[in-house]
Amino acid sequence: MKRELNETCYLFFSTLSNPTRLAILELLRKGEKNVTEISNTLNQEQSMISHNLKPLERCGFIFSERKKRKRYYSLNRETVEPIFKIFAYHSEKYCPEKGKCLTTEHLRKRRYKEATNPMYLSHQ
Amino acid sequence: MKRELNETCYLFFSTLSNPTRLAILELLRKGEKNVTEISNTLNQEQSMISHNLKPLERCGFIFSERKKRKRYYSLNRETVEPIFKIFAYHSEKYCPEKGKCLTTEHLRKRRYKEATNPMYLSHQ
DNA sequence: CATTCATATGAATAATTATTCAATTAATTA
DNA sequence: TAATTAATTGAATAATTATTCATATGAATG
Repeated sequence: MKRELNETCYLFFSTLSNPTRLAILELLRKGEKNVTEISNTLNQEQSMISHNLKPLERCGFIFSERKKRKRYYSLNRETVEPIFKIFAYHSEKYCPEKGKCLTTEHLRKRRYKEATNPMYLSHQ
Repeated sequence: MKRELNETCYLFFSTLSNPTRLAILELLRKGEKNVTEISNTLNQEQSMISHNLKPLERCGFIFSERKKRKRYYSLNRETVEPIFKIFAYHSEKYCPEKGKCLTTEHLRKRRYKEATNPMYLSHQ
């Protein structure tokens, strides 16, 4: 049981440690969107978006509902918002440079360079 | 600024999405430990532990203090505990099988098999 | 029921991240 | 200050994860 909870944590964090998925969550804060809309807004391949929606949904961070031909995804605000709140608090208090513990080489990381520009914590 | 917060979130989550680092956090809940103690307890190479302590400290999840020859690491309880609390809540409420959204193939993941057996959420 | 639109899936490849091993630094103490 | 203990670093390799492309599925509509 405890073991399971720990494995779940690992799954949660690995699901969230991806710029595309974080960008999806941020986008969904504005309201529900279908796959094509997400794909167009984030300017990423549709299949890539689908691949990334799956783990988000499996973890319960988003929900989905089919409407006619389209499938709409929406944010699980109840827990996702608090998750980002606590990280924002942590970041402000414990990361020296207001909101970043990042060193220069991290900011340069290739992996990040194409991710869109979400802003989880913009209104808090 | 918003961009920076987002990148910070990515750094936070990728730091937490690793079984060894999660195991270290769990171990440090019991109190501060030096590198050798962590290494022995988790039964992992000392250099691997060092490599993993670094990102945890850079993110402010742990602190360190040198005492004579040894360097002691301690948990940033103030924010780390609430982080796991919210995930525990989320997991109970939104992950069908009490504490796991995991499918069978995930439980089998190789990457997890050697990680020790921490239990973040055991007393909550 | 063939076509179109919308999304999902699988498998190959690309990219990232983890682990290991050897070497180095750093702080004590004999 | 040489030797010992403790921890870190770097670079090579191993392992994992992401992305892409082609194809498949599924639902609606002419």
